[in-house]
Formats: sequence, structure tokens, C-alpha cells
Amino acid sequence: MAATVKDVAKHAGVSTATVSRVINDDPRISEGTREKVLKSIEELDYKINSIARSLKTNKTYTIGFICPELANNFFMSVAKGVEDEIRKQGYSVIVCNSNESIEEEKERFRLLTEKCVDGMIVIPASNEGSHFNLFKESRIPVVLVDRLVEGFQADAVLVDNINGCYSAVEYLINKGHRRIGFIGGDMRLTSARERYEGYTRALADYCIPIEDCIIKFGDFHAQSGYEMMKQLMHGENPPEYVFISNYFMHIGATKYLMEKNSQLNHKVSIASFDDMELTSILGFCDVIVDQPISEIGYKAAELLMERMNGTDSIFPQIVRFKTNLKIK
Amino acid sequence: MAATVKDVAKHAGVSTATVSRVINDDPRISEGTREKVLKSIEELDYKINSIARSLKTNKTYTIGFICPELANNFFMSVAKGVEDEIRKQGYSVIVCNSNESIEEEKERFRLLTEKCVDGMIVIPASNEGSHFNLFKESRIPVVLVDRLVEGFQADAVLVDNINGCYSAVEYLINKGHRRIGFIGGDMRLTSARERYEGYTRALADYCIPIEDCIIKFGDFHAQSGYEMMKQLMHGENPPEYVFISNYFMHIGATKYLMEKNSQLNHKVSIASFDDMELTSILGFCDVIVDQPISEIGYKAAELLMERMNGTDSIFPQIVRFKTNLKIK
DNA sequence: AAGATTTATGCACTCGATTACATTTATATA
DNA sequence: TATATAAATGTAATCGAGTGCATAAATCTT
Repeated sequence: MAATVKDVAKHAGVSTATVSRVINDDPRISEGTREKVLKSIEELDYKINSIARSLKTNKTYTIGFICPELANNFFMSVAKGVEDEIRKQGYSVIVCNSNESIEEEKERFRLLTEKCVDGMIVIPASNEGSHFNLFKESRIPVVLVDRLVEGFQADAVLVDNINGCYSAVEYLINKGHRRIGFIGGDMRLTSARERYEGYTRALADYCIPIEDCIIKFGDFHAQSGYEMMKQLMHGENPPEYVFISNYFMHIGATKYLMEKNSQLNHKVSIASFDDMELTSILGFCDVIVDQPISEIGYKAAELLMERMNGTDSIFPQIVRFKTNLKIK
Repeated sequence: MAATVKDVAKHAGVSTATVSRVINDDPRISEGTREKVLKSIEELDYKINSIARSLKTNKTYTIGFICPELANNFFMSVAKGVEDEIRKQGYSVIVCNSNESIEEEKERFRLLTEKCVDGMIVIPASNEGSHFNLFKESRIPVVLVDRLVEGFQADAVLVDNINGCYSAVEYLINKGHRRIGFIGGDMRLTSARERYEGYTRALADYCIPIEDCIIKFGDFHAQSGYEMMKQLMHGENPPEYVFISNYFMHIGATKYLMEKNSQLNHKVSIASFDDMELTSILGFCDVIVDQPISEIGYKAAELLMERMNGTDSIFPQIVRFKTNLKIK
């Protein structure tokens, strides 16, 4: 049905090689034939078949993006940054959902390999990454985002979680607070670990004892934020401030506090990660560690482009963005 | 580098045709050769090259998803539903951002055509759709989601916006409210128009006069929700209830009310569309029109699959999901 | 004007897999 | 046992575009 180079060639009275050269802006084509061919392309409404082209050139101009969840603002903001950057170079993005499962992550990886993507950007489901060997073997460039994977060396774009969290806790300490609780994420994720590290380090530096009873660990989801805040508030001596390790748990925690606010005879405030659209209306929070989410996506795309263009150093590049402390 | 059918064929001592048949589960292959081939595939770590396959079969097992924005929970929840459903059949999804621009929408469409996607799911940027002729010509199956396009007949998955909005307004009327304001979306979108229609229809059916001064139109973004609520509250006689046409404007409006709450000598409540994770903590809202977002994605995928498999009727199918009124 | 260069174009193979058709081998039938 | 039939495999063309090499045409040299 659709016109091919052959049709165009016949129509223009030239060979397919010439048509191909016109399409690819080969300079050694005379102005006359170029126009003739372009006219035929126009008239036949010829559109290139990138499948055929890819087969020959071994380039698909497609990258894969694997993340643990699609309906997640953080991940999708990264994806947006990636898409934005990468399409400028004519690439497009196949988006895959690993569902926070290592198995599915592996499975998506296989799929993308079969589809011959030129590169991948992965937000790992876990730091457990034995299956990441597959990446190495495949020789497909990979850039990790937000989290690292044990035993797998690759380019990565992260934020300085430790100092981000540290600065928030330090700020609270300087404001005179001593009893600062913590709600952490899944400790199998580097980001969760680093944030916890920032918390403990700040306390240690200011000689404040670490009280396990005001430290809880959730899983970065709203429901667990709700639960953990509940547990904290039901403790013997609840903290006056709670640092919450991500946006979604922050939402859950706020939900709990809103529901139970009148019944609680204890005032609590929140410091948290991520300044999303909604953060400003989450009423208990006045200290925010903001990370440059779009930039993360841009940078990941940029690193990947470098690898795909072969201008790579042997050494993996780890880019860490600084966070920004916002006080309401 | 990577092994091809040829390599496998040589290694197993058979022809490439036989290898291909094994890969594609052709039943008329003897158990013996099948095992031999599978063993070679294993040993050579052969992976199929779907580019080559697609060229021959004219199927890419890839669909396109074009939406006006990536970092948008509603769109991405639809995308999630789509991905979920479609990957069961071995498809994957190229996600494109039209940036709410008709031009970019067109441009993405061209890209996806070149990439030979088997179908597309589109959340249109506008009801203006002269460029949708391209779809017709291309003969690539398309399913529209959430919004229709003028003059373009295609399968679509929508919700019953009119009755959804109607039921909420009716509920408020039955509770004794008479002065119900309205914040609408961009009227170039069918969804915005239908919701407004539901509002006016309910008022008319209950013989309540429509007061233009308590009706504002934004653009479905948070910022405009903020602005419009501000305008309403600064009006001479602000309404007691406001129906807000979508989640993001709801957020913006709430933000305004939270900031100015103490200074307003007028109490206002909100009814709104969409029950997202955060809706429950948006403090002014107690009436919600909930739409089955994931289902929308599933259904769109399903319709598209039907078209792609050619089991299509000539007539476009329009599926409209009922909404569900939730009272807090 | 004949040969050397440069420029423009075409021929034909290739990428990796699928498949119609041909051929071989095994099995059933008379 | 010869023949018909079914099952298993191979041969070779094909999908649509790109490209090394060959060739033709145009331009330059001397």
C-alpha cells in the first residue's frame, strides 16, 4: 500500500540508491535530481520505513525507559525530562513498568533488547541486581536514575540524598529542636539508605542521641506513610518534628494527621523530600528538601546520548545533583 | 556480534527455515530437531531481532501513546492501564508528549507512523482535528481517550461527564444549596464542555437561575484553579459551593483557600472531579465525581487490540463509563 | 583533443528473519 | 513391494532501505 523507495525511484526515473541518498542528504546529488526525487516523494506521499532502515543501519533511534511504576509523579517527571531531551535528537521512548519487581524488570529488559533499543534508562526496582549482568553482556548503554545497583557499574544520575537530608535535620536542630523523628523508605533502595544516613549523621554531629522509637521504615508509598505516622503518634513520647523520606509517604502521613488531628493532644510538624505541585498544600510541612527532578531526566538523557554516540570514557559517570532546602 | 538465525542454523546443522519454525512454534517440527535447535539457541545465547522480524511480518508489536503531558497523574494512570493490558499480548508502548500543542501532536503522529506502530492511543490536545485526516489516510487504528475530535470518527473511551457532573450538582441542590459556582476547563475540550453541560442542565432541571458571575473558566491546570477561585471569592456574592471541573484546578483552588482561609469571611465548599490519591486530603471538598481511570486505559487497549486484529466492525465504538458519586 | 579528475548515478548485495514452494524422508495403503 | 500420503526439512525469494564498488557524465589539464 504505502510507497517505498522503489516506487519513488520508478516515479522519479532514478535508482533506489539515488532516492536513498536524497533522503539522507547526501551532498553529491545534483540539484536537479534532488528536486525531482523530492517531488516524487511528495506526490506519492512517501514516508520512510524506519524498520527497514534500522535493520540496515543497526540503529533504532529508540530508547527504553524502565521504571517501577507509571502512575508516579516522580518517575514520570523524570520520564518527561528524558523524552524532552532525547526527542530533540530524533529519539523516542518505549516506557516500561517493572511494577517494583525484579522479575518483571528482567523481563522488560529482555523485551527491549529484542526490540534493539539503542540505550536504556532504568530506575531500578531494587539494589539487588544480579540480573544486571545481562546489561553488561548486551553492551547496550544503560543509565541508572535515582538508585544504584549493587555490583553493577554504570552511569548514574542521583541526588545528594545524604546532604539533602542532613541539611534539613540540621536546620531543625539549629531551630532548637531535639526530638526529630524519621520515616524512612525501603532500605533496599540506595536513596532510602542515603536519606537515613543523612539523618543519623546530622544527629550524631550535633550530639543528639538516636532514639529508635521515633524512627520508622515504610516503603515509599502513601499507605506506609500513613501507618508509620500513626505508629509514631501512638508512641509513648512522640517527636515534635518528623522527617519523611519521600513525597508519597508525606501524603499518607498528612492524611493520617488530618483525620486524627483533633484527637491528638500533641502538635507535630513535618520536614520532607520533594517539592511537588501539592507539597505546598500539605499543611503540616514547612521544611522541604527539593530535588531538581526534570534536570535529572535531562542529565540522564544526556549521559545516555554520550554513550550511544560512543564518546564515552571507560569510566562510569555518576552525576549527583545538589538538593535545595526550602523553608515555608 | 549477536547470534542470528544463520548462526543457530549452522550450529544446529539445520536450515534457517527450521530455526525460524522452532522459534515460532511451528507444530510440524520433529521433537528431535526442535530440541537440537533450542539447545543451540541456548548455547549461542541467541535473541531474536524483532526489527528484522517486523520488516518481514509487517507487525511491530508496538503501539504509540500520545498525550498532552507526561507529568500528569490522570494521563499516566491511563497509560498504566494501557501498558498493563497491552503487554499481556506482547506489545509495548512508545510514549509521546504532545505538550498540549496540535503541531507537536501532528509531529508525533508522523514519527509513530514512520516507526510503523501497529496502533495508537491518543488523548487529543484539542478538539480541533483537521490533522486527524492523517490518521484516516494512514489506516493505522486509533483509539481516542477522554476527548473527541471534531470531524474525526474513531473508537473512543470516555466517561459520562454530563451525568457525572449533573449528579453532583443535583446532590448539592437536594441538600438545599442554591448558589453553586462552577470552575470549568478549556472549552475546546469535549470533556470540559460536557461537564459544563451537566452543570447547567442540573440547574435548569431544578429551575435554578444560572448566574454568570459565579461561573469561571480555566484551563484544567492548577494555576488557573487558583486564579478562578480567587476571582470567585472576590466577587460580590460568592457561592457557597463550587463545582470544579478537574483534579488539578481543584488543587489550585484548594491552595488559594488554604492561603486565604483566615481572611475570607465566607465559607465555601468544593465538589470536584476525580478521586486521586490526594483528593482525600484536599480539605474543602466533600463531593467527588469519580471516574474509573485504569478501566479507561484497559478499555482503550482492548478496543485497539480488536482493531489491530482486524475483528473490527466498520462503525466506531464509543465506550462511555459511568462515573461514581462519592460523598465524604 | 586526449587523458586525468571530479561529480553524479546505478548495480547489486546486505541487514535478519519469514515463508511459499520444492524436496526429501517416513509412514500408510493396496 | 510399489505407490500414495503425510510429515519434516531445505531452497531461495522477500520485506524496504543503505552502501561499497563500478561506471558514466561533466569538468579540468596541458
